[in-house]
Parts: sequence; structure tokens; C-alpha cells
Amino acid sequence: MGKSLESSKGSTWALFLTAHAVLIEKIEERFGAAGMPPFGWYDVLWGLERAEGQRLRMHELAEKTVISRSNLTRLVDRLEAAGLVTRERAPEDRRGAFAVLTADGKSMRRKMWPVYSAAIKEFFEDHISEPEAAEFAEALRRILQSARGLKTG
Amino acid sequence: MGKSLESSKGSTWALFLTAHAVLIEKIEERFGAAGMPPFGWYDVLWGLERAEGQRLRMHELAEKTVISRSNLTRLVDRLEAAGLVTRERAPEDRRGAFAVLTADGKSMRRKMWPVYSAAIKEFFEDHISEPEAAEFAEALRRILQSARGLKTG
DNA sequence: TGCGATTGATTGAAGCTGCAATTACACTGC
DNA sequence: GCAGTGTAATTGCAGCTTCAATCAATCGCA
Repeated sequence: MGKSLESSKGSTWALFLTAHAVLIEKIEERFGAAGMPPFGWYDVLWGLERAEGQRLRMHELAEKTVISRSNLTRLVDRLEAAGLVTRERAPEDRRGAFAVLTADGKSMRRKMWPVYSAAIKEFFEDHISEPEAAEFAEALRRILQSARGLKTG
Repeated sequence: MGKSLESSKGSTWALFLTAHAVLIEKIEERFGAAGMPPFGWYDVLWGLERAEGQRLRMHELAEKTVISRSNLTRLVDRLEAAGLVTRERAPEDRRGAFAVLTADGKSMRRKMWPVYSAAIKEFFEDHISEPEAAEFAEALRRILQSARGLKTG
């Protein structure tokens, strides 16, 4: 990263970045090869599916998926055009909008999951032991907690 | 990620993705606040600075930085326009081009490093112990090695 | 009650990215 | 020595992302 290599931490960060880039590339490749939408769609669909009533306010969904608001607006436009999501005006705050998962959205998420999970397993989970994964998760949780306020993803 | 939570590995992957997104966001924020170019510029400048003769063929640079070729072409256009990099035709293969770091490019990289390293330290390194980092790095190396052929970043 | 500040979401415009096609050159076998 | 195939880099284009500005509604408070 910089000039000094005081510790292994610097190279850990570099590896973290590179690994992320390469893995995302691989996963997108798999989705593409299966004729499926890109990774970001999965993320949004899954975020909604986990939520109470399969719906979230735009800003909640944006935070959960770590996508900027304006970007999410248009991503939801695309999902809506594909029939995977609908929008509903919030009754309690009429500025607000909910993104709501449709049946088609749910079924798309289900179709994507095997492709996705196979890639995660093959490229990530198969190369890390169970205790390593747990320790790793703990560290990432601390990192996240410090960078924002909680929210484990 | 999916429905089942067989192990902690699934949530590790989710945390990995979220942490990456949040940290990149934070780092870009710092660069922006300091009136500096985005993170991708640093990556390219540093890649060149480490290289023999501060120069790399476009495809080598693309692989090192995990940026697609066509994307790199235009990123180098921008860097060139900013005077941080120049292009040189390769004498031994006249299809090829080198991206070469300029003195201004080197000095820009140097100016960016304190901002960058402070952010890495604050958001990443301060939350992970030395042995954890080493173990983490080892796992990431294995992951990378499986996804491509070697290349540690 | 009513004005100013704030928040939720969207949009216009500009910049960035990726895919597929293109250009230019190099290698291989004949 | 040249036709066919492969590789390096770039480009056209369409789609995606971001920033700043906007619009609408709510909140704070005198």
C-alpha cells in the first residue's frame, strides 16, 4: 500500500481489496452466464425478502444494501420495470415510499440463490476454516461497528 | 445470505461485502474532503510506482489493479490529462502501450498516502489484532490463489 | 398558526463502466 | 511471404452511478 511495511496489516488491507474485486467479478460472471440479473439485484431482493412484510422504506433499503439513495431510486425503477418490486406510498409520512417485493421478485431471488451460493462456496467458503470464518466475522463486525453504528448486514 | 444459516460462513461473506462497501465509502469521503482524486487513481499510481521503471503495459496494470482493460484505457486517459501519467508506445511490440508515472504523478501519490493510510488505520487496522491480520491475510491469499492464479496484490 | 429548517425521495446532467466491435500488429504453419 | 488466428489496446454505445438541485411533506418553535 504505502512505502512502509511495519506489519502484516498493510498487506491484509491490500488483499482484502483485491480479493473483493476478484470475487465480485467471478460472481457477476456466474450470474451473467446463467442469464441472470447482476449481483445488486439479488442484494435488494434479499434485503426486501428478509424485511417485515417484504417491504422497506427507500432509505432503509439503501442503508441495508449500502447503495446510495439516488442510485437506489433508479435500481428500484429497473426492478419495478421488471415486475420484481412495486412501490407504495407511505401512509404515515406522505413523502416516503416503500419498495415492496412481488411474487415474481421472490421467485427470482430463489432462482438466483443456487448460482450465488455455489459461487460463494467455491470461491470463498471452501478456502476458509470454520473457526477462521468465525474470527474473521468477529473482526469485520468490529470494523463495521466503528465505521457506522452497528448494522451487521 | 440465503435462507439456511448452516454455519458462520454465510454471515462472514455478508459481513465481508458490507464492510468493503462501507470502508470504500469512508475512504472516498476522506479523499473527497481533502480535495483529492478518487481511490482508483491512487491504486493506479501506486501500481506504477512499485513497478520496474515506474511503467507497466496496460494489460499488466489492468490485472494488478483489477480494473477491466477498457475501463483502464479511460482511467489512464484521465490521469494523462491530469499530467500524472504518460503513455509510451512499446518498442518491442508496436501494438502495446506503457503507462508511465510522471513526477507529478509520483508527488500526487505521495500527497494522497497520508490521507489514505490514516483512513485504513482508523477504519480497518485499529480493529484487528496482529495475529488476526496475519491469519486473515493467509486466508485471503488462499482465496485469491484459487480464484485466479497467484497474484497477491 | 405560520415560517424556516429538515428530511424523504426523485431527477437532470455529467461522468464512469462494461460489452462488443474495431484497429493494429504479431505469430504460426505452410 | 502470406493467409489465418490470436493478442494489445482503444472506441462506440448503452447502461449505470453520482452530485447537486429540486419537490414535497414534516418538524420545531416562537
